[in-house]
Amino acid sequence: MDTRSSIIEATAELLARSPSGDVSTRAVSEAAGVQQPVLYRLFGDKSGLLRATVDYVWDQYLGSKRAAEKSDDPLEDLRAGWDSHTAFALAHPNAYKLMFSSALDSEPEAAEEAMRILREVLERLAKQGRLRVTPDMAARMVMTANTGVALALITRPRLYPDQNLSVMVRDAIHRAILLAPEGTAAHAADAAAHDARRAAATTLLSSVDEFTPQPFTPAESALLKQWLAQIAGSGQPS
Amino acid sequence: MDTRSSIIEATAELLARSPSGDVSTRAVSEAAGVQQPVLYRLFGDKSGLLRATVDYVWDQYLGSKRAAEKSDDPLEDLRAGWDSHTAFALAHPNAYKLMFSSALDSEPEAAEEAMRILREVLERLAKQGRLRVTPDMAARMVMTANTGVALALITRPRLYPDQNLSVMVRDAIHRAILLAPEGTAAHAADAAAHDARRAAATTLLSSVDEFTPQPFTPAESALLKQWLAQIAGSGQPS
DNA sequence: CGCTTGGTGTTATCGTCGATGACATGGATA
DNA sequence: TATCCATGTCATCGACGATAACACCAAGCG
Repeated sequence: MDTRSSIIEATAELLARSPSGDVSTRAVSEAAGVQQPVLYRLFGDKSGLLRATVDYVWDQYLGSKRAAEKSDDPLEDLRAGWDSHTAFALAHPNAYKLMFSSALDSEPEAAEEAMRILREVLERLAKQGRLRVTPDMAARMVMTANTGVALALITRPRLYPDQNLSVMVRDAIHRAILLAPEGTAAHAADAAAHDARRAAATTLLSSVDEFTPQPFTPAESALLKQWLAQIAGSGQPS
Repeated sequence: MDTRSSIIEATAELLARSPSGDVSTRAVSEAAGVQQPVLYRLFGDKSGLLRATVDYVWDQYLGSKRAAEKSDDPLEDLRAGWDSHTAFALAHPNAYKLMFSSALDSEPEAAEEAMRILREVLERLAKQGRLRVTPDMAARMVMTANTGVALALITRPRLYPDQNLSVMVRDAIHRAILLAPEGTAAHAADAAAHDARRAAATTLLSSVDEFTPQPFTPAESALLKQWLAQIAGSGQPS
């Protein structure tokens, strides 16, 4: 086993198990069975070690995901890319934080690769004339929103318990950068109906308590609100 | 001058000038003219000191912005809130990173207050029947996207040079959570809300049976429909 | 073969950091 | 006046990132 590789693997292991999201060079060198100066000769400094580790973890995850090849519809790839990004963040929160929250002094290659993959999908969409903004602008909008959602899910899971959040923000951004698909009228009608239901439930939910005179008992109100919330919160495909 | 206040001000000063975004307790105690243990007695630990400092900086910024009072259009307030959030991040990047990137073990009050202000505006919109999702969901969507944009602008300014990015993402999210404005904005809010309420009840009433999968038992459906009919048929203004 | 050279790893140590125990001081209170 | 608590200081600890100095060893070359 390559010394460099075993150090990186030890770092990845410790990082994944670290509650604080940090790792000491001493712990790494001990786990890898070497002395500290080895790390500094191979990686320059701690930041370099972490950067190499993040790239390693990212490559591993991406490799296991690359089985899902490019579909013929770039929109599908765009959605899959977003979901994959979010899933990686949840699967490797500490590595993800290092990747985007940037305690590192220089950007990991993984962050640039994520951006590259995203831009490539967007350029395919642009070639089909389905983008309403430049691929660059679209890439920035998608990437910033995606990292925002992912970091929130990671660092404040209690505040963001909703499983649909990522998909909702995803579709919000996608609708903003994409031209509306011309066909699929039936599908659009379905979505519109579903949307109207949720909007109606939301509207009612916010005003049930203010009916005057109040036609419901408190218990009735509570039950009604619970049902309305269920309708308002029901997930919706694009 | 209060010792606690002068320590916080010294910390804020050092934090603003710190290239790394970090501050040592030694530097703080020296700048404030006290010894280290004072910090630990007043703030518990370094995290507590930073949290107090973030709250202080945020309050200062918010105070200078509170001159812009609530307008009569909550949508204007929603946009202003987003822009204000982004502007704060750019004006106080280190404080902002502490606020949302969370090296802190517990959340600063400032982060919760930002969320509170946002939710309040969204609830005003919901009462006017202009939200297509629950205020909670809307708040999460707006907050995550906004922090994502702000963190990207702060930590990767070279990758995100576009000045329009924040506004583009802002409007993308707002379009996704808001109903398209139907008529003129001159409609009286109360009447519109009342109309919207009855219309919402009618809309829901006609589709309760068509939910797939059906989330309610037949008995629940029956009761829900009875209540909705009551709301839909109510003629009294609120 | 014997000598050099460069890659690899070790030992010992530095300066900084967050944190804390033990002690001093000074004013309010009983 | 005696007591007590709030406030602050001095001295120090253990963990950390980082580095200088040295040890080993196989490859290349006269």
